[in-house]
Amino acid sequence: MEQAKLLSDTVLAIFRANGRLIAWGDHFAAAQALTSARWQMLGALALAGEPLTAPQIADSMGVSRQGAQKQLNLLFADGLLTRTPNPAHQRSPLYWLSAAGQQCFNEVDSRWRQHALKVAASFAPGELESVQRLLDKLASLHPPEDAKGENDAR
Amino acid sequence: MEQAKLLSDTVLAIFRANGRLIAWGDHFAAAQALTSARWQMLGALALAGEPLTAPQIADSMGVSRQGAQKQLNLLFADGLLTRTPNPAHQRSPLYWLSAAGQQCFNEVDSRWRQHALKVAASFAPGELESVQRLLDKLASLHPPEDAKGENDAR
DNA sequence: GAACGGTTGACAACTTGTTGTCAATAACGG
DNA sequence: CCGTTATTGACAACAAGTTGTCAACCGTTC
Repeated sequence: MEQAKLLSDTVLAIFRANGRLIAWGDHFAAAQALTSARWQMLGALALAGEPLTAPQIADSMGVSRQGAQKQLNLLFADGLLTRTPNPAHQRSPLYWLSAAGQQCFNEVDSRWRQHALKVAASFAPGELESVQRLLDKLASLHPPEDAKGENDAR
Repeated sequence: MEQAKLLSDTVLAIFRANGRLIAWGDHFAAAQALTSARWQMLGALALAGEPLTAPQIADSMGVSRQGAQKQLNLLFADGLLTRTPNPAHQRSPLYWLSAAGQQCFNEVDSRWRQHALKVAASFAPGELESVQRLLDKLASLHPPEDAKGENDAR
């Protein structure tokens, strides 16, 4: 039974860390009038390096299509994204960072990298990699388990 | 800059694992008509081993007082919790598991322990502990940073 | 014992995410 | 070219959490 408690505690540690990081991210990104969610969304586009459609962004972030769309609409309304007609699909425009979005993201990302350097220095070299591996393995052992009948697969 | 990316990826791995575990937990707990949130709430009470007030439960779970209260009211309405008058505070009743709540939690917890044993066996002995330590350290390096002016400290 | 500040529950508004449904548009097979 | 199926955006409903505000209660202090 010791093993079970060990795993429970680990899961709770993940929940705790998740909550803390989101709360901290909200505060950190507030300087650029962003939230954690918007920061992540801009980051997904920046990382892709090219304009994407809403479903593509949703896939790359691992959230539902509708969830991504909601944020995209808000970010577009706030002028942080541009919508380009998609030659390959009339109803599905391509989203890309606007000038304001670029600047916004650059500022927060630059500050983040400074902070990350300091924080990462608190850990031994291979430590972060091995944690990533374990987390991904743990996640893979707990799949969404929709099996088959799903709509709108995620 | 490699270090910064390493940390970013770790944070994203935490977000991913968190999402996966919640989704999986919702499905797993559905057999007892629970959700992840309700399961955790019942677990917090069971772990405490004694009736608690709403703010105490909130503290122990690391969520806001109002957030815990919302779930407590729902769980009470569903008959999974009992409210006992609190001799020490007239307005703040003590919550405890009802018979139904006990049974509900026992069933899901028993199934969870079986599953956890199998999953924990996939990891080396010290691995889970070291991940917990890193996660908690990472969380502690990213405090809510309210500093002073906060209402309703969390 | 009246006045003060801190605690608590209730309520409302908001954020971020989910699922489900619908209609319009692609995409494809005959 | 037409019918069928899959994508896609919009919308609604919901879950879970946050913050803020208010009024009632508690404890302490003068």
